Amino acid sequence: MTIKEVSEKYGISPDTLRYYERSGMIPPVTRTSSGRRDYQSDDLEWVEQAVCMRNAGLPVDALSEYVRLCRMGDATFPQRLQLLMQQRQSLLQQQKQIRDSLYRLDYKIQRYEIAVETGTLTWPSGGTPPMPAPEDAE
Amino acid sequence: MTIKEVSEKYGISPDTLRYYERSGMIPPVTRTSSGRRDYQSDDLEWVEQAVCMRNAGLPVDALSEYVRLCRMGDATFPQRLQLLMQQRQSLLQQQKQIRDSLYRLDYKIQRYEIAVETGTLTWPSGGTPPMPAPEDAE
DNA sequence: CCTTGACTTGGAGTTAACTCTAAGCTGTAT
DNA sequence: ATACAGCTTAGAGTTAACTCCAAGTCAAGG
Repeated sequence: MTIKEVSEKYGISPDTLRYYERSGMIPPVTRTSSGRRDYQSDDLEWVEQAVCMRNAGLPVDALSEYVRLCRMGDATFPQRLQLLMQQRQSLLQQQKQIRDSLYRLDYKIQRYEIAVETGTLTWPSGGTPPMPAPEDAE
Repeated sequence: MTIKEVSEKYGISPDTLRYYERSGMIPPVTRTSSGRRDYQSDDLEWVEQAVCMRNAGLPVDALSEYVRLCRMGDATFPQRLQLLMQQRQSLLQQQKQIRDSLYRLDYKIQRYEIAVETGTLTWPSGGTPPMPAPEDAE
């Protein structure tokens, strides 16, 4: 599969694909005899993982570090596990912060839907979204 | 409340607070007679909102645009509503992408927990996380 | 009164993650 | 054989969001 095809399949530019490889976020891609990238199914799996993780906001250097550890062999299982668990933690936190913002946003949207109809906001301009209910600590 | 106190309360630097104001993400803050920032409770509400939304990853320029619309008066209710709904959409999408990544990550973590104990990964090094189950389309 | 430390501004510097450019090679179609 | 589209690299440029710096102002303590 050419770089163009892969870029279309995953919705990222060829430049970005080359950048991902250069930065070590995916291991060196299979090449044709003339040096062009020819993505095999295992290359595609790395790409897919990279795109998925980057979409969620994981940093490039964390993903590169993971790939580096993978290429160092089985002795790095514990480090890889630790890295994955750290990234998991940061996603969980990000998930919580998005929930908080959605709560506020939904509250405002609800008030604006009324405001657009009636012509007046039902409370001060800055808005005092009621505290998002502590839910569970941390 | 001084800028230092506010920065500690919300866990962002004084520089960042000034930057938020300069970029229009929060309206001009109340000042003392000598020109120093003296945050009142309504200033704090704007700060709180800004911090919450930025933590969730909403772009600075979207938040600045919202503030700009607020300062233009009641005629901008529809635009504000539209802006809020757009940002809501992007948070929902982000939420989904995080879910997808967490799914993959949890799968890998589970395999690595075994790998660390047994000394071998139960499947190829790149890993083939089973597709995250389409769940619901869109 | 004088020092000290926190504040002010405008503007420059940094970092992450792309994104683009230039110069050169390659494979297919005429 | 030659044109041309699409690939290659190294390296420069861009953007968002801070983060730092320099030069100056101000308020409280000795």
